[in-house]
Amino acid sequence: MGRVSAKTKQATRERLLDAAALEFARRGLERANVDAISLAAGHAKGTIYNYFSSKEELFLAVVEEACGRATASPPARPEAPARERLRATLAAFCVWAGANEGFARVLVRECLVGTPEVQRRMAQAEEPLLAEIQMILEEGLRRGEIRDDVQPELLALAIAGLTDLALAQHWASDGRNPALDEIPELVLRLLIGARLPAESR
Amino acid sequence: MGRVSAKTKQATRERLLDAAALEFARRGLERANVDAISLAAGHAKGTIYNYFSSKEELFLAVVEEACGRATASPPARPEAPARERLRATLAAFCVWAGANEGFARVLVRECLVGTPEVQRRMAQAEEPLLAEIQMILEEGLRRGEIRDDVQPELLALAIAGLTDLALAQHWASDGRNPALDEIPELVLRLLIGARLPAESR
Amino acid sequence: MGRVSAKTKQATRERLLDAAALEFARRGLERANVDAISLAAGHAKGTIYNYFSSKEELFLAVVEEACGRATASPPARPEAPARERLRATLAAFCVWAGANEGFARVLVRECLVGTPEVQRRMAQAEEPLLAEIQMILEEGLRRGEIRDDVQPELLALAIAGLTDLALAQHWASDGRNPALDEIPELVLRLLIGARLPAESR
Amino acid sequence: MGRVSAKTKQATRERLLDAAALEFARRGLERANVDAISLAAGHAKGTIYNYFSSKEELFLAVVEEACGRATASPPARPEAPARERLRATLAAFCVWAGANEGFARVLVRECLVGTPEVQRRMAQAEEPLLAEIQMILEEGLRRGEIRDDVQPELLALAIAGLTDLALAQHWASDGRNPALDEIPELVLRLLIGARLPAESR
DNA sequence: GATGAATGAGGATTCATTCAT
DNA sequence: TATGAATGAATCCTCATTCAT
Repeated sequence: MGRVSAKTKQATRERLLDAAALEFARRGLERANVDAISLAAGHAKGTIYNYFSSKEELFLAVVEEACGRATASPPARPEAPARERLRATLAAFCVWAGANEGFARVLVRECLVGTPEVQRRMAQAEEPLLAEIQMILEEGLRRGEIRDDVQPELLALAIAGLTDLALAQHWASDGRNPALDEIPELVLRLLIGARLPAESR
Repeated sequence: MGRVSAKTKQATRERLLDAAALEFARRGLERANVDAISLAAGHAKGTIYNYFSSKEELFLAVVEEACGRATASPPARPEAPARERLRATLAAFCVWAGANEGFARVLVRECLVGTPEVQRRMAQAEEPLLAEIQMILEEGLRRGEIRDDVQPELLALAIAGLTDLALAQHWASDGRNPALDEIPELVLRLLIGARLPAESR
Repeated sequence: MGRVSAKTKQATRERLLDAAALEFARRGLERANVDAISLAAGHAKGTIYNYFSSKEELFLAVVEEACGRATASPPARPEAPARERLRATLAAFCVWAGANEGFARVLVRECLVGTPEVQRRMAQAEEPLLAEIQMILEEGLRRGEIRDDVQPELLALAIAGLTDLALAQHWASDGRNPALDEIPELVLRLLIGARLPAESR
Repeated sequence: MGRVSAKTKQATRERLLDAAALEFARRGLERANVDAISLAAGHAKGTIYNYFSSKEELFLAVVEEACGRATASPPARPEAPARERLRATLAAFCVWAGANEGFARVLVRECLVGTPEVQRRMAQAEEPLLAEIQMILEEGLRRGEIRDDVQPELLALAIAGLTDLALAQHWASDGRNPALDEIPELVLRLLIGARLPAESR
């Protein structure tokens, strides 16, 4: 099996990440079983360790991958009003979270109670999402579209946090209250204010 | 030890619950160590099993206890401005959380990421706090002191939720960022707006 | 099984040490199987870890115990000539080594290729034997019974080392050349010189 | 890679043996890592198995090679005093050991603690050295330069053995204690006695 | 009731070896 | 021939739980 193309290796890595995401989502970081992940990915027990140096490292790789995918498709329209761009970003995140419920919940849990090391790495992984929100806020602030009584950094944190909470409510209420696609508007109304008439279209 | 008074048993039970709350708060259900809990409570490992049938039962008992203790004593001054009353209510909650870190952390964490069953119990526990916030909001709304673009029920949820998040950040940052007594103002500025000049004193 | 007398615990510890010595002697530090040791001692797999924090620690405990036993019976007669006392000490060591062949060889191996940490601890464990030899040499030196062209510390090392080598030869030659009880005299003749006429009796 | 000249194969084999000798010397048979050996030799893990059927076979091949390389070139001056000739012989051996650390350490270690089978082979390997020492001793004895209270054969064994031990100490102490070039004098002082004034120059 | 020694299932990790490329 | 990804047996260690004292 030596001398395999980079493509093949990449494929293996992705199969492992997919299987890991599922297992972590279903059972959490602690309860997840490394062997089960390998097996679910169609590989032998030890293969994981050719790609990740430990279970924790694998978990973090999954988190990074997940966050990367969540932010991956920049919802374009850089010239659109800040509020609209925020909505698109949050909507993309919610769509991803909806498709990866279990995993998203594990992510939040480890942010709150993971090992300090894991927490730090987790924060790094969520950084891109946070950074994007903050960037949009800062541009909006410059154009006078966004409230200026709170620092963009803090506001970004609040937006991300409230979104997480809304998602938790969504899942706790069996997806009914709030619905997934109501969340972005909900969060923005609470923290940014109502949509301006001019913005609607 | 033969006959032990009900009082003594109750005291032992409480010492165990306190120690367990702290351990669960710091390390989560999975990572928590039964032995460490006993030791912290000043008892031997086996004693736990005289009071709780398993680690998970102990966890649920801690949750239960946290719920019971969380009920805030309403901080009076019904005629004060709504924003000020909200601040007092949140401050009281934060003070309690600071003094009962173990229980508070378990409570907050489980609200955010608990299993559905536990989450429902948590929601009940926070209900009194939520109800009080909502009542203040409704009165403020009637007097025109509070924003009217969001339903009081929703706003109350957001306030409680952001407070929980802020507490989580507080603990995760070793109590520095944010400090406990900054939290109420932080949350209110984000969701209610700046303190009005007239309010300050 | 709680509340067991210190005696019972001591007995368990000794059963574990005995089983461990045998396993280490037979298979070496690396190949030795912790579970097998517990089982051989009549205990369950995990019991070892109630007494020793790791396999390596267990090994070192065995080494210490072995060295302790080898030096344990101080061959008395503090007023006897130094050479005679040395002979008694070496004889005691050889008797022990003869009864623990495999283990003695493992001990030497780990001294040579063990982890640095193990090597250091091993040296500490052998220290008592070395110290005793050195002490006898220093007393003999004061009385003018021992050569003074080499430092006692160095001479002690050489005596212990040559004894080890002689044991190795003994084992390699199926116990014939040299015989176990010839070794002390052999080593002393080489490094201290012939028995004085006055000493013989 | 298709056809490879016998010369190239031989070179690869030797690189592997060199790397293996060092790794086995440093960490012992059990702890030695096949992957590390390949890498140190500049090859991939699998290559080892094109030359040796298993880790143990590789170890035996290293032992074999060490035996072959250990033959000392007799350092002349047959008319010099016996003690000086011994010193030259030991010095030559130590120089070789310093320049072939890997092989020398394996050789010395296996002489001291190898399995009986391996030990016998090792003994053969050191035979030339031993023979030379014994010959010098016998000549010196005839000339009255060497102690006559011990048989030359036994004395030769002790000299070689103590040299091996000193080398082991040398390597274990990172080459400081004793230094390589102090060893011959050290061994001779212990077993032959001090250098005579007439000898020094 | 309290204790803490004993238990043993469970799981992460290592690494010599194989073999498709 | 050389490679190195894949394999999976082997094993150390943890820790919730039991129960004799």
